[in-house]
Amino acid sequence: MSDSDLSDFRISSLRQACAHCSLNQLCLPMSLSEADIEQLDSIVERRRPLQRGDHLYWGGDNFQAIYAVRSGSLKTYTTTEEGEEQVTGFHLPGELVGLDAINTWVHPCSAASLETTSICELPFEQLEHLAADIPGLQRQLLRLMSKEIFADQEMLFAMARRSAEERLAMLLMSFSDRFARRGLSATRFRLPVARSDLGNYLGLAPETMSRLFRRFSDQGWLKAEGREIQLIEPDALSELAGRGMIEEPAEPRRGDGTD
Amino acid sequence: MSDSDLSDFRISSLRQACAHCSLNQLCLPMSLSEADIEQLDSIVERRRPLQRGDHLYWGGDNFQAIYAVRSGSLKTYTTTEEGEEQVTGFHLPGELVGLDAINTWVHPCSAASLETTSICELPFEQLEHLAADIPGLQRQLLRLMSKEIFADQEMLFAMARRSAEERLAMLLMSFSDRFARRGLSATRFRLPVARSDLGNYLGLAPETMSRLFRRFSDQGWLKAEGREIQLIEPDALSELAGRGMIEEPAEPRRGDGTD
DNA sequence: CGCCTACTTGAGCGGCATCAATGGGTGTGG
DNA sequence: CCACACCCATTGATGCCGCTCAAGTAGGCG
Repeated sequence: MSDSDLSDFRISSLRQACAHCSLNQLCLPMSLSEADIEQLDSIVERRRPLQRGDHLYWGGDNFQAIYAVRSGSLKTYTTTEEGEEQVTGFHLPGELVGLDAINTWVHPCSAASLETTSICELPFEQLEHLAADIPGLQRQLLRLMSKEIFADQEMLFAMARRSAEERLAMLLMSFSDRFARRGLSATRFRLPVARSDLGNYLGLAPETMSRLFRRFSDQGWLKAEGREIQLIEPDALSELAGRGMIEEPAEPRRGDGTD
Repeated sequence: MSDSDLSDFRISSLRQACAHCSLNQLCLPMSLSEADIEQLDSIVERRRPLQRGDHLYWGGDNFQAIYAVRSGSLKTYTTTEEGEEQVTGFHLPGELVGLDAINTWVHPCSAASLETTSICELPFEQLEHLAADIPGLQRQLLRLMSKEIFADQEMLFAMARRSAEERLAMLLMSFSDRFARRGLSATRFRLPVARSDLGNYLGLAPETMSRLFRRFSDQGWLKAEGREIQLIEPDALSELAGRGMIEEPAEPRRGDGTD
Protein backbone atom coordinates (compact mmCIF):
# COMPACT_ATOMS: atom_id res chain seq x y z
CA MET A 1 0.00 0.00 0.00
CA SER A 2 2.95 2.26 0.60
CA ASP A 3 2.88 3.61 -2.91
CA SER A 4 -0.74 4.21 -3.83
CA ASP A 5 -1.95 7.62 -2.84
CA LEU A 6 -4.42 7.84 -0.03
CA SER A 7 -7.39 9.42 -1.75
CA ASP A 8 -7.45 6.66 -4.31
CA PHE A 9 -7.34 4.17 -1.56
CA ARG A 10 -10.24 5.64 0.33
CA ILE A 11 -12.50 5.99 -2.68
CA SER A 12 -12.20 2.45 -3.86
CA SER A 13 -11.41 -0.12 -1.27
CA LEU A 14 -11.99 -3.25 -3.30
CA ARG A 15 -13.18 -1.87 -6.59
CA GLN A 16 -10.24 0.12 -7.86
CA ALA A 17 -10.98 1.15 -11.40
CA CYS A 18 -8.21 1.74 -13.91
CA ALA A 19 -9.80 5.09 -14.66
CA HIS A 20 -9.03 6.31 -11.16
CA CYS A 21 -5.69 4.59 -10.80
CA SER A 22 -2.87 7.03 -10.25
CA LEU A 23 -0.69 4.81 -12.37
CA ASN A 24 -2.81 4.73 -15.48
CA GLN A 25 -0.36 6.91 -17.35
CA LEU A 26 2.38 4.39 -16.74
CA CYS A 27 0.49 1.21 -17.35
CA LEU A 28 -1.60 -0.09 -20.25
CA PRO A 29 -4.50 2.41 -20.23
CA MET A 30 -2.26 5.22 -21.43
CA SER A 31 -3.93 7.18 -24.21
CA LEU A 32 -7.09 5.10 -24.27
CA SER A 33 -10.56 6.64 -24.29
CA GLU A 34 -12.73 6.41 -21.20
CA ALA A 35 -14.93 3.80 -22.80
CA ASP A 36 -11.91 1.72 -23.75
CA ILE A 37 -10.48 1.97 -20.27
CA GLU A 38 -13.75 0.72 -18.90
CA GLN A 39 -13.58 -2.30 -21.15
CA LEU A 40 -10.02 -2.99 -20.08
CA ASP A 41 -11.08 -2.49 -16.51
CA SER A 42 -13.67 -5.19 -16.85
CA ILE A 43 -11.11 -7.91 -17.46
CA VAL A 44 -8.64 -6.79 -14.81
CA GLU A 45 -8.57 -8.89 -11.69
CA ARG A 46 -7.21 -7.45 -8.52
CA ARG A 47 -5.98 -9.87 -5.94
CA ARG A 48 -4.98 -9.81 -2.34
CA PRO A 49 -1.52 -8.37 -1.85
CA LEU A 50 1.57 -10.56 -1.94
CA GLN A 51 3.75 -10.61 1.10
CA ARG A 52 7.51 -10.23 0.90
CA GLY A 53 8.97 -13.37 -0.59
CA ASP A 54 5.69 -14.60 -2.06
CA HIS A 55 5.84 -15.60 -5.68
CA LEU A 56 3.52 -14.23 -8.31
CA TYR A 57 4.52 -17.09 -10.56
CA TRP A 58 7.33 -19.59 -10.85
CA GLY A 59 9.55 -20.32 -13.80
CA GLY A 60 7.88 -23.22 -15.56
CA ASP A 61 4.34 -22.21 -14.63
CA ASN A 62 1.83 -22.14 -17.40
CA PHE A 63 1.28 -18.64 -18.64
CA GLN A 64 -2.20 -17.25 -18.17
CA ALA A 65 -1.95 -13.57 -17.51
CA ILE A 66 0.19 -10.51 -17.67
CA TYR A 67 0.54 -8.63 -14.40
CA ALA A 68 0.82 -4.95 -13.58
CA VAL A 69 2.41 -3.84 -10.34
CA ARG A 70 0.02 -1.58 -8.46
CA SER A 71 2.08 -0.96 -5.35
CA GLY A 72 5.19 -2.49 -3.86
CA SER A 73 7.78 -4.18 -6.06
CA LEU A 74 8.81 -7.42 -7.68
CA LYS A 75 11.98 -9.00 -8.88
CA THR A 76 12.06 -11.47 -11.74
CA TYR A 77 14.81 -14.04 -11.92
CA THR A 78 15.83 -17.22 -13.67
CA THR A 79 17.47 -20.26 -12.18
CA THR A 80 20.22 -22.34 -13.76
CA GLU A 81 20.48 -26.07 -13.65
CA GLU A 82 23.03 -25.71 -10.88
CA GLY A 83 20.69 -23.55 -8.84
CA GLU A 84 22.44 -20.30 -9.61
CA GLU A 85 20.08 -17.32 -9.68
CA GLN A 86 20.10 -14.53 -12.20
CA VAL A 87 17.94 -11.51 -11.49
CA THR A 88 16.47 -10.26 -14.75
CA GLY A 89 14.64 -7.21 -13.54
CA PHE A 90 13.06 -5.10 -10.81
CA HIS A 91 9.50 -3.97 -11.32
CA LEU A 92 7.93 -0.94 -9.72
CA PRO A 93 4.32 0.30 -9.69
CA GLY A 94 2.93 0.93 -13.15
CA GLU A 95 5.16 -1.66 -14.80
CA LEU A 96 4.21 -4.96 -16.40
CA VAL A 97 5.67 -8.42 -15.90
CA GLY A 98 5.14 -11.68 -17.72
CA LEU A 99 5.62 -10.45 -21.28
CA ASP A 100 8.45 -12.89 -21.80
CA ALA A 101 6.04 -15.83 -21.45
CA ILE A 102 3.83 -15.02 -24.42
CA ASN A 103 6.02 -16.91 -26.82
CA THR A 104 5.98 -20.31 -25.18
CA TRP A 105 3.00 -19.95 -22.84
CA VAL A 106 5.31 -20.96 -20.06
CA HIS A 107 6.94 -18.47 -17.70
CA PRO A 108 10.67 -18.59 -18.36
CA CYS A 109 11.40 -16.85 -15.07
CA SER A 110 10.02 -16.53 -11.58
CA ALA A 111 8.55 -13.37 -10.09
CA ALA A 112 8.96 -12.76 -6.38
CA SER A 113 7.60 -9.97 -4.23
CA LEU A 114 10.22 -7.79 -2.55
CA GLU A 115 7.78 -6.25 -0.09
CA THR A 116 4.02 -6.11 0.39
CA THR A 117 2.87 -5.82 -3.19
CA SER A 118 -0.50 -5.54 -4.87
CA ILE A 119 -1.01 -6.64 -8.40
CA CYS A 120 -3.49 -6.24 -11.24
CA GLU A 121 -3.92 -9.38 -13.26
CA LEU A 122 -4.68 -9.18 -16.98
CA PRO A 123 -5.80 -12.57 -18.30
CA PHE A 124 -3.96 -12.83 -21.56
CA GLU A 125 -6.58 -14.45 -23.77
CA GLN A 126 -9.07 -11.78 -22.88
CA LEU A 127 -6.45 -9.10 -23.29
CA GLU A 128 -5.69 -10.43 -26.75
CA HIS A 129 -9.34 -10.28 -27.79
CA LEU A 130 -9.69 -6.81 -26.39
CA ALA A 131 -6.55 -5.68 -28.19
CA ALA A 132 -8.05 -6.82 -31.48
CA ASP A 133 -11.09 -4.61 -30.81
CA ILE A 134 -9.30 -1.59 -29.42
CA PRO A 135 -6.55 -0.41 -31.76
CA GLY A 136 -5.06 1.81 -29.09
CA LEU A 137 -4.69 -1.12 -26.75
CA GLN A 138 -3.00 -3.30 -29.33
CA ARG A 139 -0.61 -0.52 -30.09
CA GLN A 140 0.10 0.13 -26.44
CA LEU A 141 0.80 -3.54 -25.86
CA LEU A 142 3.21 -3.64 -28.77
CA ARG A 143 4.81 -0.43 -27.59
CA LEU A 144 5.41 -1.76 -24.11
CA MET A 145 6.96 -4.92 -25.48
CA SER A 146 9.11 -2.92 -27.82
CA LYS A 147 10.18 -0.76 -24.91
CA GLU A 148 11.20 -3.84 -23.00
CA ILE A 149 13.27 -5.07 -25.92
CA PHE A 150 14.99 -1.74 -26.11
CA ALA A 151 15.62 -1.66 -22.37
CA ASP A 152 17.12 -5.13 -22.48
CA GLN A 153 19.39 -4.08 -25.28
CA GLU A 154 20.57 -1.07 -23.34
CA MET A 155 21.25 -3.35 -20.41
CA LEU A 156 23.13 -5.73 -22.67
CA PHE A 157 25.23 -2.88 -23.85
CA ALA A 158 25.98 -1.90 -20.29
CA MET A 159 27.02 -5.42 -19.38
CA ALA A 160 29.23 -5.72 -22.41
CA ARG A 161 30.99 -2.40 -22.31
CA ARG A 162 30.58 -0.51 -19.07
CA SER A 163 32.54 -0.70 -15.84
CA ALA A 164 31.05 -1.69 -12.53
CA GLU A 165 30.87 1.96 -11.46
CA GLU A 166 29.03 2.98 -14.58
CA ARG A 167 26.59 0.11 -14.27
CA LEU A 168 25.68 0.98 -10.71
CA ALA A 169 25.30 4.63 -11.63
CA MET A 170 22.95 3.60 -14.44
CA LEU A 171 20.85 1.50 -12.11
CA LEU A 172 20.62 4.24 -9.50
CA MET A 173 19.55 6.76 -12.11
CA SER A 174 17.03 4.28 -13.44
CA PHE A 175 15.46 3.91 -10.02
CA SER A 176 15.58 7.65 -9.53
CA ASP A 177 13.76 8.24 -12.81
CA ARG A 178 11.16 5.62 -12.12
CA PHE A 179 10.42 7.02 -8.68
CA ALA A 180 10.23 10.53 -10.09
CA ARG A 181 7.73 9.48 -12.75
CA ARG A 182 5.41 8.48 -9.97
CA GLY A 183 5.79 11.83 -8.27
CA LEU A 184 8.19 10.63 -5.60
CA SER A 185 11.53 12.18 -4.82
CA ALA A 186 14.19 11.59 -7.42
CA THR A 187 16.99 12.11 -4.92
CA ARG A 188 15.79 10.35 -1.80
CA PHE A 189 14.34 6.89 -1.94
CA ARG A 190 14.45 3.48 -0.44
CA LEU A 191 15.66 0.70 -2.67
CA PRO A 192 13.28 -2.22 -2.31
CA VAL A 193 16.17 -4.53 -3.09
CA ALA A 194 19.03 -6.12 -1.19
CA ARG A 195 22.59 -5.35 -2.24
CA SER A 196 23.13 -8.90 -3.33
CA ASP A 197 20.16 -8.74 -5.72
CA LEU A 198 21.33 -5.42 -7.10
CA GLY A 199 24.73 -6.96 -7.69
CA ASN A 200 23.28 -10.09 -9.18
CA TYR A 201 21.25 -8.01 -11.61
CA LEU A 202 24.31 -6.01 -12.63
CA GLY A 203 26.53 -9.05 -12.92
CA LEU A 204 28.63 -8.00 -9.95
CA ALA A 205 29.60 -9.67 -6.68
CA PRO A 206 27.94 -8.32 -3.52
CA GLU A 207 31.36 -7.36 -2.20
CA THR A 208 31.88 -5.21 -5.25
CA MET A 209 28.55 -3.52 -4.58
CA SER A 210 29.68 -2.58 -1.10
CA ARG A 211 32.91 -1.15 -2.38
CA LEU A 212 31.08 0.82 -5.07
CA PHE A 213 28.65 2.36 -2.62
CA ARG A 214 31.56 3.27 -0.40
CA ARG A 215 33.41 4.82 -3.31
CA PHE A 216 30.38 6.87 -4.37
CA SER A 217 29.82 7.89 -0.80
CA ASP A 218 33.50 8.89 -0.37
CA GLN A 219 33.19 11.00 -3.51
CA GLY A 220 30.29 12.77 -1.84
CA TRP A 221 27.92 11.70 -4.59
CA LEU A 222 25.40 10.00 -2.34
CA LYS A 223 24.58 8.93 1.17
CA ALA A 224 23.64 5.29 1.59
CA GLU A 225 22.42 3.79 4.81
CA GLY A 226 21.45 0.28 3.97
CA ARG A 227 18.73 0.53 1.38
CA GLU A 228 18.01 4.17 2.12
CA ILE A 229 19.61 6.23 -0.62
CA GLN A 230 20.09 9.97 -0.89
CA LEU A 231 21.61 11.29 -4.06
CA ILE A 232 23.76 14.32 -3.26
CA GLU A 233 25.15 14.95 -6.72
CA PRO A 234 22.79 13.30 -9.18
CA ASP A 235 24.58 15.06 -12.01
CA ALA A 236 27.84 13.31 -11.27
CA LEU A 237 26.10 9.96 -11.24
CA SER A 238 24.12 10.84 -14.29
CA GLU A 239 27.27 11.78 -16.12
CA LEU A 240 28.82 8.47 -15.15
CA ALA A 241 25.70 6.58 -16.14
CA GLY A 242 25.21 8.50 -19.34
CA ARG A 243 28.77 8.15 -20.53
CA GLY A 244 28.57 6.02 -23.58
CA MET A 245 24.83 5.78 -23.58
CA ILE A 246 23.16 5.08 -26.84
CA GLU A 247 23.06 7.97 -29.22
CA GLU A 248 19.68 9.39 -30.22
CA PRO A 249 20.34 11.41 -33.36
CA ALA A 250 18.38 14.65 -33.51
CA GLU A 251 17.21 14.55 -37.09
CA PRO A 252 16.27 11.37 -38.90
CA ARG A 253 18.40 10.37 -41.81
CA ARG A 254 16.82 8.91 -44.88
CA GLY A 255 15.26 5.53 -44.41
CA ASP A 256 14.80 4.45 -47.99
CA GLY A 257 16.77 1.33 -47.41
CA THR A 258 19.79 2.07 -49.49
CA ASP A 259 23.03 3.54 -48.41
CA MET B 1 19.46 -15.57 -53.44
CA SER B 2 21.72 -18.17 -51.98
CA ASP B 3 19.10 -19.38 -49.55
CA SER B 4 15.84 -19.50 -51.47
CA ASP B 5 15.30 -22.78 -53.22
CA LEU B 6 15.42 -22.80 -56.95
CA SER B 7 11.92 -23.94 -57.80
CA ASP B 8 10.51 -21.07 -55.78
CA PHE B 9 12.77 -18.75 -57.58
CA ARG B 10 11.68 -19.89 -61.02
CA ILE B 11 7.99 -19.73 -60.25
CA SER B 12 8.02 -16.20 -58.95
CA SER B 13 10.77 -14.00 -60.17
CA LEU B 14 9.53 -10.72 -58.83
CA ARG B 15 6.32 -11.80 -57.22
CA GLN B 16 7.47 -14.08 -54.43
CA ALA B 17 4.48 -14.95 -52.37
CA CYS B 18 4.73 -15.67 -48.66
CA ALA B 19 2.76 -18.84 -49.31
CA HIS B 20 5.59 -20.26 -51.37
CA CYS B 21 8.44 -18.88 -49.31
CA SER B 22 10.61 -21.58 -47.84
CA LEU B 23 10.97 -19.47 -44.72
CA ASN B 24 7.32 -19.07 -43.90
CA GLN B 25 7.58 -21.36 -40.93
CA LEU B 26 10.22 -19.12 -39.41
CA CYS B 27 8.73 -15.76 -40.19
CA LEU B 28 5.37 -14.19 -39.46
CA PRO B 29 3.01 -16.43 -41.50
CA MET B 30 3.56 -19.39 -39.19
CA SER B 31 0.27 -21.07 -38.40
CA LEU B 32 -1.86 -18.71 -40.46
CA SER B 33 -4.51 -19.93 -42.88
CA GLU B 34 -3.93 -19.63 -46.61
CA ALA B 35 -6.36 -16.76 -46.88
CA ASP B 36 -4.66 -14.93 -44.05
CA ILE B 37 -1.26 -15.45 -45.59
CA GLU B 38 -2.56 -13.97 -48.80
CA GLN B 39 -3.71 -10.87 -46.95
CA LEU B 40 -0.35 -10.56 -45.26
CA ASP B 41 1.30 -11.10 -48.58
CA SER B 42 -0.55 -8.16 -50.03
CA ILE B 43 1.13 -5.67 -47.74
CA VAL B 44 4.62 -7.12 -48.00
CA GLU B 45 7.01 -5.15 -50.14
CA ARG B 46 10.05 -6.86 -51.56
CA ARG B 47 12.95 -4.68 -52.49
CA ARG B 48 16.12 -4.96 -54.43
CA PRO B 49 18.84 -6.70 -52.46
CA LEU B 50 21.19 -4.80 -50.20
CA GLN B 51 24.89 -5.05 -50.92
CA ARG B 52 27.41 -5.77 -48.20
CA GLY B 53 27.72 -2.70 -46.00
CA ASP B 54 24.47 -1.13 -47.15
CA HIS B 55 22.17 -0.01 -44.38
CA LEU B 56 18.56 -1.07 -44.12
CA TYR B 57 18.00 1.79 -41.69
CA TRP B 58 20.05 4.03 -39.47
CA GLY B 59 19.70 4.69 -35.79
CA GLY B 60 17.52 7.78 -35.55
CA ASP B 61 15.53 7.04 -38.70
CA ASN B 62 11.81 7.31 -38.42
CA PHE B 63 10.25 3.93 -38.02
CA GLN B 64 7.92 2.85 -40.79
CA ALA B 65 8.23 -0.86 -41.22
CA ILE B 66 9.39 -4.10 -39.75
CA TYR B 67 11.71 -6.12 -41.93
CA ALA B 68 12.14 -9.84 -42.47
CA VAL B 69 15.41 -11.20 -43.76
CA ARG B 70 14.76 -13.31 -46.84
CA SER B 71 18.32 -14.25 -47.70
CA GLY B 72 21.73 -13.06 -46.58
CA SER B 73 22.25 -11.55 -43.16
CA LEU B 74 22.17 -8.34 -41.16
CA LYS B 75 23.79 -6.98 -38.06
CA THR B 76 22.11 -4.42 -35.85
CA TYR B 77 24.20 -2.10 -33.74
CA THR B 78 24.02 1.02 -31.67
CA THR B 79 26.50 3.85 -31.52
CA THR B 80 27.56 5.74 -28.41
CA GLU B 81 28.16 9.43 -28.17
CA GLU B 82 31.87 8.73 -28.42
CA GLY B 83 31.42 6.72 -31.60
CA GLU B 84 31.84 3.35 -29.95
CA GLU B 85 29.84 0.61 -31.63
CA GLN B 86 27.87 -2.09 -29.88
CA VAL B 87 26.52 -4.93 -31.98
CA THR B 88 23.10 -5.91 -30.67
CA GLY B 89 22.33 -8.84 -32.92
CA PHE B 90 22.88 -10.89 -36.05
CA HIS B 91 19.87 -11.68 -38.17
CA LEU B 92 19.55 -14.63 -40.52
CA PRO B 93 16.86 -15.52 -43.05
CA GLY B 94 13.41 -15.89 -41.52
CA GLU B 95 14.14 -13.46 -38.71
CA LEU B 96 12.64 -10.01 -38.11
CA VAL B 97 14.35 -6.73 -37.34
CA GLY B 98 13.02 -3.37 -36.26
CA LEU B 99 10.79 -4.49 -33.40
CA ASP B 100 12.70 -2.29 -30.99
CA ALA B 101 11.48 0.82 -32.79
CA ILE B 102 7.77 0.33 -32.20
CA ASN B 103 7.87 2.10 -28.87
CA THR B 104 9.28 5.43 -29.99
CA TRP B 105 8.71 5.24 -33.74
CA VAL B 106 12.37 5.93 -34.13
CA HIS B 107 14.94 3.23 -34.81
CA PRO B 108 17.21 3.02 -31.76
CA CYS B 109 19.83 1.12 -33.70
CA SER B 110 21.22 0.78 -37.21
CA ALA B 111 20.89 -2.29 -39.40
CA ALA B 112 23.68 -3.09 -41.83
CA SER B 113 23.91 -5.82 -44.40
CA LEU B 114 26.75 -8.30 -43.91
CA GLU B 115 26.54 -9.73 -47.43
CA THR B 116 24.15 -9.53 -50.35
CA THR B 117 20.83 -9.57 -48.57
CA SER B 118 17.22 -9.48 -49.67
CA ILE B 119 14.52 -8.21 -47.43
CA CYS B 120 10.75 -8.27 -47.07
CA GLU B 121 9.34 -5.01 -45.82
CA LEU B 122 6.21 -5.00 -43.64
CA PRO B 123 4.82 -1.48 -43.34
CA PHE B 124 3.93 -1.26 -39.69
CA GLU B 125 0.67 0.67 -39.82
CA GLN B 126 -0.77 -1.79 -42.30
CA LEU B 127 0.59 -4.67 -40.27
CA GLU B 128 -1.12 -3.28 -37.20
CA HIS B 129 -4.46 -3.05 -38.96
CA LEU B 130 -4.09 -6.51 -40.34
CA ALA B 131 -3.19 -7.86 -36.92
CA ALA B 132 -6.40 -6.45 -35.51
CA ASP B 133 -8.35 -8.40 -38.15
CA ILE B 134 -6.38 -11.63 -38.04
CA PRO B 135 -6.12 -12.95 -34.50
CA GLY B 136 -3.43 -15.42 -35.49
CA LEU B 137 -1.29 -12.62 -36.83
CA GLN B 138 -1.63 -10.50 -33.74
CA ARG B 139 -0.67 -13.47 -31.64
CA GLN B 140 2.28 -14.30 -33.83
CA LEU B 141 3.51 -10.74 -33.63
CA LEU B 142 3.27 -10.74 -29.86
CA ARG B 143 4.95 -14.13 -29.73
CA LEU B 144 7.88 -12.99 -31.80
CA MET B 145 8.36 -9.94 -29.62
CA SER B 146 8.11 -12.06 -26.53
CA LYS B 147 10.69 -14.39 -27.96
CA GLU B 148 13.00 -11.51 -28.55
CA ILE B 149 12.60 -10.36 -24.96
CA PHE B 150 13.42 -13.83 -23.76
CA ALA B 151 16.43 -14.10 -26.03
CA ASP B 152 17.75 -10.76 -24.81
CA GLN B 153 17.37 -11.92 -21.24
CA GLU B 154 19.29 -15.10 -21.94
CA MET B 155 21.99 -13.00 -23.51
CA LEU B 156 21.99 -10.71 -20.49
CA PHE B 157 22.44 -13.70 -18.29
CA ALA B 158 25.34 -14.87 -20.39
CA MET B 159 27.05 -11.50 -20.21
CA ALA B 160 26.57 -11.28 -16.47
CA ARG B 161 27.59 -14.75 -15.45
CA ARG B 162 29.36 -16.70 -18.14
CA SER B 163 33.01 -16.80 -19.10
CA ALA B 164 34.32 -15.82 -22.51
CA GLU B 165 34.58 -19.49 -23.50
CA GLU B 166 31.01 -20.20 -22.56
CA ARG B 167 29.74 -17.14 -24.37
CA LEU B 168 31.46 -18.08 -27.60
CA ALA B 169 30.21 -21.64 -27.32
CA MET B 170 26.68 -20.29 -26.88
CA LEU B 171 26.97 -18.11 -29.94
CA LEU B 172 28.36 -20.92 -32.08
CA MET B 173 25.55 -23.23 -31.02
CA SER B 174 23.05 -20.47 -31.70
CA PHE B 175 24.31 -20.11 -35.25
CA SER B 176 24.39 -23.87 -35.64
CA ASP B 177 20.76 -24.16 -34.54
CA ARG B 178 19.63 -21.34 -36.75
CA PHE B 179 21.33 -22.81 -39.80
CA ALA B 180 19.90 -26.23 -39.01
CA ARG B 181 16.35 -24.84 -38.77
CA ARG B 182 16.71 -23.74 -42.36
CA GLY B 183 17.84 -27.18 -43.43
CA LEU B 184 21.51 -26.31 -43.69
CA SER B 185 24.31 -28.19 -42.00
CA ALA B 186 24.49 -27.75 -38.25
CA THR B 187 28.17 -28.61 -38.16
CA ARG B 188 29.61 -26.88 -41.18
CA PHE B 189 28.81 -23.31 -41.97
CA ARG B 190 30.24 -19.99 -42.87
CA LEU B 191 29.84 -17.23 -40.32
CA PRO B 192 28.65 -14.13 -42.14
CA VAL B 193 30.43 -12.05 -39.52
CA ALA B 194 33.94 -10.81 -38.87
CA ARG B 195 35.71 -11.85 -35.68
CA SER B 196 35.65 -8.32 -34.41
CA ASP B 197 31.85 -8.13 -34.72
CA LEU B 198 31.43 -11.47 -33.01
CA GLY B 199 33.61 -10.22 -30.18
CA ASN B 200 31.84 -6.90 -30.01
CA TYR B 201 28.51 -8.68 -29.72
CA LEU B 202 29.81 -10.92 -26.93
CA GLY B 203 31.47 -8.07 -25.09
CA LEU B 204 34.94 -9.42 -25.82
CA ALA B 205 38.04 -8.00 -27.50
CA PRO B 206 38.90 -9.35 -30.96
CA GLU B 207 42.18 -10.66 -29.57
CA THR B 208 40.24 -12.71 -27.08
CA MET B 209 38.16 -14.13 -29.89
CA SER B 210 41.28 -15.32 -31.66
CA ARG B 211 42.58 -16.97 -28.53
CA LEU B 212 39.25 -18.64 -27.93
CA PHE B 213 39.04 -20.06 -31.43
CA ARG B 214 42.58 -21.33 -31.05
CA ARG B 215 41.75 -22.93 -27.72
CA PHE B 216 38.65 -24.65 -29.11
CA SER B 217 40.61 -25.76 -32.10
CA ASP B 218 43.46 -27.10 -29.91
CA GLN B 219 40.87 -29.04 -27.93
CA GLY B 220 39.77 -30.60 -31.20
CA TRP B 221 36.27 -29.22 -30.82
CA LEU B 222 36.18 -27.39 -34.11
CA LYS B 223 38.12 -26.39 -37.18
CA ALA B 224 38.06 -22.71 -38.01
CA GLU B 225 39.53 -21.25 -41.15
CA GLY B 226 38.59 -17.64 -41.11
CA ARG B 227 34.83 -17.52 -41.14
CA GLU B 228 34.49 -21.10 -42.27
CA ILE B 229 33.56 -23.18 -39.24
CA GLN B 230 33.38 -26.92 -38.85
CA LEU B 231 32.16 -28.26 -35.54
CA ILE B 232 33.97 -31.50 -34.74
CA GLU B 233 32.53 -32.12 -31.30
CA PRO B 234 29.30 -30.15 -31.10
CA ASP B 235 28.46 -31.95 -27.87
CA ALA B 236 31.47 -30.53 -26.10
CA LEU B 237 30.56 -27.04 -27.22
CA SER B 238 26.94 -27.61 -26.43
CA GLU B 239 27.86 -28.77 -22.95
CA LEU B 240 29.95 -25.65 -22.46
CA ALA B 241 27.20 -23.45 -23.86
CA GLY B 242 24.47 -25.18 -21.95
CA ARG B 243 26.26 -25.10 -18.64
CA GLY B 244 24.21 -22.80 -16.53
CA MET B 245 21.54 -22.28 -19.11
CA ILE B 246 18.16 -21.33 -17.88
CA GLU B 247 16.20 -24.14 -16.36
CA GLU B 248 13.00 -25.20 -18.07
CA PRO B 249 11.11 -27.22 -15.44
CA ALA B 250 9.38 -30.27 -16.87
CA GLU B 251 6.04 -29.96 -15.12
CA PRO B 252 4.42 -26.66 -14.32
CA ARG B 253 4.04 -25.78 -10.69
CA ARG B 254 0.89 -24.13 -9.49
CA GLY B 255 0.35 -20.65 -10.81
CA ASP B 256 -2.33 -19.41 -8.48
CA GLY B 257 -0.23 -16.46 -7.45
CA THR B 258 0.43 -17.37 -3.88
CA ASP B 259 3.38 -19.15 -2.45
C1' DC C 1 20.26 -14.08 24.13
C1' DG C 2 21.50 -16.66 20.06
C1' DC C 3 20.74 -17.41 15.36
C1' DC C 4 20.54 -15.99 10.75
C1' DT C 5 20.99 -13.01 7.04
C1' DA C 6 22.80 -8.83 5.12
C1' DC C 7 26.53 -5.98 4.74
C1' DT C 8 31.41 -4.51 5.11
C1' DT C 9 36.39 -4.75 4.68
C1' DG C 10 40.82 -6.86 3.49
C1' DA C 11 44.18 -9.89 0.80
C1' DG C 12 45.30 -12.28 -3.27
C1' DC C 13 44.53 -13.95 -7.69
C1' DG C 14 42.94 -14.71 -12.35
C1' DG C 15 40.52 -13.63 -16.60
C1' DC C 16 40.30 -10.64 -20.00
C1' DA C 17 41.59 -5.93 -21.87
C1' DT C 18 45.14 -3.31 -23.69
C1' DC C 19 49.20 -2.31 -26.19
C1' DA C 20 52.27 -3.63 -29.69
C1' DA C 21 54.06 -6.16 -33.52
C1' DT C 22 53.52 -9.42 -37.22
C1' DG C 23 51.37 -12.18 -40.90
C1' DG C 24 47.91 -13.18 -44.41
C1' DG C 25 44.21 -12.04 -47.70
C1' DT C 26 42.12 -9.01 -50.92
C1' DG C 27 41.42 -5.17 -53.82
C1' DT C 28 43.64 -1.43 -56.51
C1' DG C 29 46.60 0.88 -59.46
C1' DG C 30 50.85 1.02 -61.93
C1' DC D 1 52.27 -9.22 -63.05
C1' DC D 2 53.82 -7.02 -59.05
C1' DA D 3 53.72 -3.21 -55.40
C1' DC D 4 51.23 -1.16 -52.20
C1' DA D 5 47.63 -0.24 -48.98
C1' DC D 6 44.24 -1.69 -46.03
C1' DC D 7 41.75 -4.64 -43.14
C1' DC D 8 41.42 -8.65 -40.52
C1' DA D 9 43.42 -12.19 -37.77
C1' DT D 10 46.94 -13.87 -34.79
C1' DT D 11 50.29 -13.96 -31.03
C1' DG D 12 52.97 -12.23 -27.03
C1' DA D 13 53.71 -9.15 -22.87
C1' DT D 14 51.76 -6.63 -19.32
C1' DG D 15 48.38 -4.66 -16.21
C1' DC D 16 44.05 -3.84 -14.05
C1' DC D 17 39.29 -4.68 -12.66
C1' DG D 18 36.43 -7.32 -10.27
C1' DC D 19 35.98 -12.22 -8.33
C1' DT D 20 37.00 -15.32 -4.61
C1' DC D 21 38.06 -16.53 -0.15
C1' DA D 22 38.06 -15.26 4.55
C1' DA D 23 36.94 -12.75 8.58
C1' DG D 24 34.44 -9.53 11.11
C1' DT D 25 30.27 -6.37 12.15
C1' DA D 26 25.54 -4.98 12.38
C1' DG D 27 20.67 -5.57 12.33
C1' DG D 28 16.12 -8.45 12.55
C1' DC D 29 13.52 -11.91 14.88
C1' DG D 30 12.53 -16.08 17.32
